[in-house]
Amino acid sequence: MPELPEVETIVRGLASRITGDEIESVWLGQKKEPLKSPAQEIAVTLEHSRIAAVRRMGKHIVFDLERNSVERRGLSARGRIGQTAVRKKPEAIPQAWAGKSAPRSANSANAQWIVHLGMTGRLQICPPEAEIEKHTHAVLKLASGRELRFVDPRRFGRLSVSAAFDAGGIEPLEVDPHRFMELFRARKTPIKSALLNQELLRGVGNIYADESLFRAGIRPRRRAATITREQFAKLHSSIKDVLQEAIALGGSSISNYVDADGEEGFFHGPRSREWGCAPPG
DNA sequence: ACTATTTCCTGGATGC
DNA sequence: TGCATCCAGGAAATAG
Repeated sequence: MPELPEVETIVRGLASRITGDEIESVWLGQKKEPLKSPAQEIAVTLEHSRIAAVRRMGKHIVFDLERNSVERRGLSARGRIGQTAVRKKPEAIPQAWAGKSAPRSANSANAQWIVHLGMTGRLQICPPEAEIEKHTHAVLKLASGRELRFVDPRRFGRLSVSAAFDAGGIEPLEVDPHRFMELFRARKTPIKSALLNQELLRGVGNIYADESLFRAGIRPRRRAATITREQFAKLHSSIKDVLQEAIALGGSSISNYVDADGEEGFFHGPRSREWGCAPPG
């Protein structure tokens, strides 16, 4: 459900709040589905890194990390990652997984933390005393004293680390009309399926595919290869319009959001209601 | 190289 | 009210 505009909105909020902050320690839950890289690798890569930037690539959130100048100095504390009960407040996880077996990516200068929210994933920035929500899979303690948490009941979201992440596909807001058409003109699959294919265009999901096809007057099941040049042009601009309008809405509905507990809660964009989140006051 | 189908998940909705 | 079943839906895995 978070598609390009929602992710863009979330990324902007994150960037303004945590850019420059440092990750002091990491706690990861024991559920394995959300972890696309080994837990140890994620933890080692994130710990003691500075968040240099937060960007969006398609539906992925990319945290550009800078390794702290103080390189790991052979910590040894036994890792508790994956052993702490999710319901309990994950305190004191510092120094987990240190040391020798640190994978290469952990030492590389330009590591990235990649987050995909799936359908129900959320990133929250909250004070440490805020209650840990059910289905919390990761908690990053930041030098500023706040925590960045990843919550995802359905576990379709994914966390990973990378040295040079490639999201595949082309950004819908950057592609020119000609290239756009070339992406689809030879496809036999229904145009909607093609739009959902992240290897082609990245960031468009079910809702915005439907909406832009509707605006362009193209039936979703129409074979992509049968669509005319003119219709492709129309579809291209519909997609851009729809995404940009949604980003504008998402931005305005989320920017000053503070939830009832006074914590900086991070929720989704324009459709927060559908996802059971309180609408912004 | 493509395309179509299945699978993963939980909570909310629906049905009896 | 309670319990079973269905459904959502992105993308990886599997099959054709």
